[in-house]
Amino acid sequence: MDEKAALAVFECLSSGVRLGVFRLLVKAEPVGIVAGDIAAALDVAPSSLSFHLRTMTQAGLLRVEQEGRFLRYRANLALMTEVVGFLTENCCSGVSGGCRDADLLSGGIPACGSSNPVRESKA
Amino acid sequence: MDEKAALAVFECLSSGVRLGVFRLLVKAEPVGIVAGDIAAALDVAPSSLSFHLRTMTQAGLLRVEQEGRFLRYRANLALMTEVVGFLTENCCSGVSGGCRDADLLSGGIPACGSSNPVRESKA
DNA sequence: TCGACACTTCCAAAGTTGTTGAAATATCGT
DNA sequence: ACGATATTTCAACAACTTTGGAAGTGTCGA
Repeated sequence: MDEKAALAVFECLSSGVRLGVFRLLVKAEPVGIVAGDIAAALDVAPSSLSFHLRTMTQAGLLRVEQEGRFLRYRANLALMTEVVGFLTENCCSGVSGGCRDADLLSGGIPACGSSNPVRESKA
Repeated sequence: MDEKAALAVFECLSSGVRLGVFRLLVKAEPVGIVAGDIAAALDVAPSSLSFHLRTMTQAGLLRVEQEGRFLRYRANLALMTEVVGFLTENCCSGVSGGCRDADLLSGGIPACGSSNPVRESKA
């Protein structure tokens, strides 16, 4: 992961429409959703949605597959793993004890029903 | 973490300057860096940097502390934990096996040479 | 082959963001 | 108190992003 790729991911997620698309597709894993249904769910004009889907696909955040007349989109969660790794690269310059939060970030994010985050005090 | 807060974080990291600031400050944890040194390290005009630092501080991504004439900035890595949690919320609709990537994201990110997994209860 | 459908591309208007330099504020050392 | 230093605020401007309608491409079913 290089800076340019990470920037593209953050640019994707910094629009309300695109963040909505990504969250919707994360929920819809591993099946995915076709473009028209995304447009309906988020109430976005088709041409506008198409613009956003293209941006996200180019950034690698979505994978797309043709199904007849439909295009089915799916979230690429693995890319988020890389992005977080990129952010925490070389963190704390090896100072012992300085990495408490980074450790939390790297090992403490439960998801998908196994458990849940939101633990912010440093105790 | 609500959508607005998450958007603010992604907006912060979607500018080259701000991403550079955050990565620099992640590396500089837990000491932090004063504004002038950030400007020098990244070769950004002071007024421009000030604009970005304010955006990031408002988003909660940075904490700032006055030291005489200087302002020392530090990264808030814990906020990233919340953001990743927000992204993977309700992922895969509980489909078994659908969460492979989200689990990877939540538990498989190496950082800082040590790992200290912390799994909490669901909310 | 045709018409209907799903989606994308093109274009111009509207809105948002980032940069700059100059002036303002606040703190320091003497 | 004064001048030097660190940083922020302000206003103007250029550059970029987002939007929606209309037209285009490709696929389906009869």
